[in-house]
Amino acid sequence: MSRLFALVDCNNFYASCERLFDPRLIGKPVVVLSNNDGCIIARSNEAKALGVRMGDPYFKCEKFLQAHDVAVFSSNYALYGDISSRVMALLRRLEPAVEVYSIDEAFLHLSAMAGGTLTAYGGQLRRTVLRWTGIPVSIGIGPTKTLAKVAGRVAKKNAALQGVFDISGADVDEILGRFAAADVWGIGRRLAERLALSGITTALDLKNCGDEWLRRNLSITGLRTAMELRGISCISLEECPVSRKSIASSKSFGCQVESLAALKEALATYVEQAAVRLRAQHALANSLEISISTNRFSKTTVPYSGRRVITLPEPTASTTVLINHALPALAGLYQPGLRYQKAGVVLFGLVPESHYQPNLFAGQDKKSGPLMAALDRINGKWGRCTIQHAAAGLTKPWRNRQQKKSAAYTTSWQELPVVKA
DNA sequence: TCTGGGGTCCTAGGACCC
DNA sequence: TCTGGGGTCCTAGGACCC
Repeated sequence: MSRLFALVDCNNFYASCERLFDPRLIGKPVVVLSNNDGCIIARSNEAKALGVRMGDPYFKCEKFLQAHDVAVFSSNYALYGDISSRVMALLRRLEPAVEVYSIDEAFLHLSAMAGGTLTAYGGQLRRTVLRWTGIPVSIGIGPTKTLAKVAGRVAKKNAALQGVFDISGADVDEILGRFAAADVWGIGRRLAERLALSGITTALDLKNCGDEWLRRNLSITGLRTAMELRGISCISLEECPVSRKSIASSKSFGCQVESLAALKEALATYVEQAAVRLRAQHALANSLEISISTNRFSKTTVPYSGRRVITLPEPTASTTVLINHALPALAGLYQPGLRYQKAGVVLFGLVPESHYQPNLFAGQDKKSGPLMAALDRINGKWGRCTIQHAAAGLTKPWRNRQQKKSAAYTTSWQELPVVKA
């Protein structure tokens, strides 16, 4: 009995989450915007049917959306993250081997059953997730992760399949022959262009490419993708979440920023946010990279982006230490007279707290551990900005826009939905 | 006026070492 | 004329994912 992969993919996840707490939106077009209300990053089926495209800048289609009575939301990650963990917890209850692949996708192992019953099982899984969490999902089943992804897409595109498709019980070549190479998992825009130049346009073409050619032109990852299309599993199920190798925090500003002082406040704020996640992972950072940039789309201003890597004298998880290294370096990147649009920080060279080897020559920082722990506890209990470093500023006029955000229905006592008042 | 954010992996090339 | 060879580590850049 061979093992199969199933991909469980939440349909239009963010839009579905918004609908959960506002049933008036059922049957209506819904879109969700990226941070800073910049681009469209999720669309309900009705919005897709109107021709609203993924990634379109909001300001360019705002009028169109209004004219078609589309419900528009800022992204509400507290809500989506919480609904995601409910879906994933349910899957773990139903199946022993689950890999949470992203906020809205999970891979499972299924054992092959005699013809047909696997599809029936998928249907049952789908109905259970819908009934327990309110989230509609599609399920693709195949002998490799890449084929399960193909199957999932087929399931989503063909209403007749009712959300489940098992490619292992189908004519694989016939399906791959009608599946664009550009839509294969692992083939992005650049590789798709490169493939097209060689006449490779379908997943079947890709599957049938010579190994040597694939290795040379698409690197080892491209060869692996082709092998997976042939039904040879190269990418296994990762059940244990691996700890992060880097932690980033970067955001566009809600308005143009010109002064070094404002940039410093923003950067200090992002360092704080990254450091909280660093400590949650019980890790220390050896290095950080800071960056600032102007609006890359602007035709009227000079494009500028600067980044600088800072190696710390010893690994740390202290917000104070990180800010103290980040801010002086920022002055070196800052060029007066420009209108900045974005700043960010990446913490990397992460090591587990428990593996820390103190540097003989660096001053040991004994107080910051308990101080940061207290800070995280207080902010965890009373809200993210209850206590913060003064360097992060108070008014934060550069903070990004989120004008259409729904309530944190499931994660904040103040924002619980009222059923009957 | 207004165009997201947070990750991973692979490769090529240079530095360095013996 | 003619200037080793092989290994490792690091980094920047490019590609991908959701």
